[in-house]
Amino acid sequence: MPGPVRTRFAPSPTGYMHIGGLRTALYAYLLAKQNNGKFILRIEDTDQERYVDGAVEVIYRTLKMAGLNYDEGPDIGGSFGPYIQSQRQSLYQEHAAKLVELGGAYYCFCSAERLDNLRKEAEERKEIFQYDGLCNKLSTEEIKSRLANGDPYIIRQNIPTGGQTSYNDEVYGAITVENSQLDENVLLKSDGLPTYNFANVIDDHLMDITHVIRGNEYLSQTPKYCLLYRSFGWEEPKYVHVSQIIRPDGKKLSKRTGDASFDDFYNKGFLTEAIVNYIALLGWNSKDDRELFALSELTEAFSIAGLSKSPAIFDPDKLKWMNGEYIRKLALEQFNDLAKPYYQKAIKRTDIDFIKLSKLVQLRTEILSDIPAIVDFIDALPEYDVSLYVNKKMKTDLAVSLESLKPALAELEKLGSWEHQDIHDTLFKLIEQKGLKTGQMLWPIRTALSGKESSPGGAIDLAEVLGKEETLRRIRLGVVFIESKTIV
RNA sequence: GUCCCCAUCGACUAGUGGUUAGGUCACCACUCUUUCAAGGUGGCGGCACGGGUUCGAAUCCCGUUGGGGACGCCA
Repeated sequence: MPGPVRTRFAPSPTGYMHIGGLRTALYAYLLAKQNNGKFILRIEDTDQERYVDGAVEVIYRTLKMAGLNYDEGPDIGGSFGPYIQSQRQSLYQEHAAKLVELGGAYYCFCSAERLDNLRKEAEERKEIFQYDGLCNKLSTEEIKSRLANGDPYIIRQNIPTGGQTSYNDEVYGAITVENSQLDENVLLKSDGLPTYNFANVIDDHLMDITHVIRGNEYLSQTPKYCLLYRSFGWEEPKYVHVSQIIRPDGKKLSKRTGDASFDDFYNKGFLTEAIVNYIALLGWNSKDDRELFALSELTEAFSIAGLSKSPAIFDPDKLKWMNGEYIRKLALEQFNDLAKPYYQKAIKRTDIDFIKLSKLVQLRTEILSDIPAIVDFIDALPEYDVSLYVNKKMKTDLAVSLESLKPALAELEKLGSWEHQDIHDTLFKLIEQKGLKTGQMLWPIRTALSGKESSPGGAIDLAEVLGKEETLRRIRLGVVFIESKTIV
């Protein structure tokens, strides 16, 4: 009878949340939650040279934002702690010593210089460096005396010389590697801290992790970890290796290109829910053509069987589309709150009703950062070419435009109420009186009000948002503008 | 270089021996319409290649090619 499902997300604190890492966390969370299991956060900070200030907080914050609430972790505790590897040093040391006893590892006193030389020689011979096993031949007495002497040492994994090692991956199936291909990696460093190669095994076992979910860059490393479990006589977890996410140019998503971290996307105006939904689909599908999933729906629908083996290219276009879907689903007030900071970047006027504006903008926004460009005409009428008034489809030319703008101006000036309905009725009455096509009246007005080829609403919408005074001013400007171009 | 893995429209993918190879994004057209969007309808577009196995292969096997990954006292 297997115990409850326990999965873990084990990032190293690098200072940002890689989008691929977030997806791994997502899958780990989903697998745990759909089985009523536990999702655990563990910080892998065994490389003290890589320490980055505040990096752990980025991890906490991002997981929180994404809704991937963990059941155990450094900041919330749990009965398998500590959850920060640098605080588990003694555990690794005990287990390393134990592993040496069991024959799965050995002390190594080789200097960094000797290793460097070996590496160089191998390079010259165009071979790949593998440790030559020198210290594995040391006698027990010599090891004892050098240890007693205080010689610096590391602990290396002892790999069987012949044979092969296999395991079964839940996604990729049987993986088999010749033991001769496996390097005898350092398990415990000279600073007393473990390498990933050791710590992941110890911690996953000690924390009762049932499913190891990680990127498939570990696929060919895992046999080494299996050997470790077997040396200890421990039961191995299930392995779920997930394909990588790569860039449109086929390269790895890099931290430096500014398109790899969660914050990069968040700051560009993508919604957290959309990001989570989108990355879930990179390498996983529900097999039923559904694509829009809230986190809770993902939890229900997720399955290891839906995971794909081949790498997935991150497609910003599809993320944009999906983000648009999420934006349109927002309640008006919600959208307005999110849009406000962006409005304020482009609009200095204080008499604009943002809610009215949001009604127009929400439908036309794919990512929040589009907003300033959509509303840029509100503060100041942009310069535009008079030819904008000539529109074949709207059946307008300069003369028609003038003949529409002038009476519209006169009627609108008389208008007491500036409600959408009243503006509409006034203009449509005029259209009827003059026997015009709707567009012949409305296109020139829209043009005069926005100065743009496209605007986040039609003539009446814009008039309403701009207010009576500004609307009349811009129409007058339009009239003068057209006249100046037509009068010879 | 050695080893591991992968291979369906431009992208994400469904497909597990018999399908007109399906869906989504993007793209194009049409439609709706006071612009643009959004919505609706339709279209373009794919099984990398070569051998097998089989009555029959996108599906199974082998090879080729292409791609990704691993080979640190990084994770």
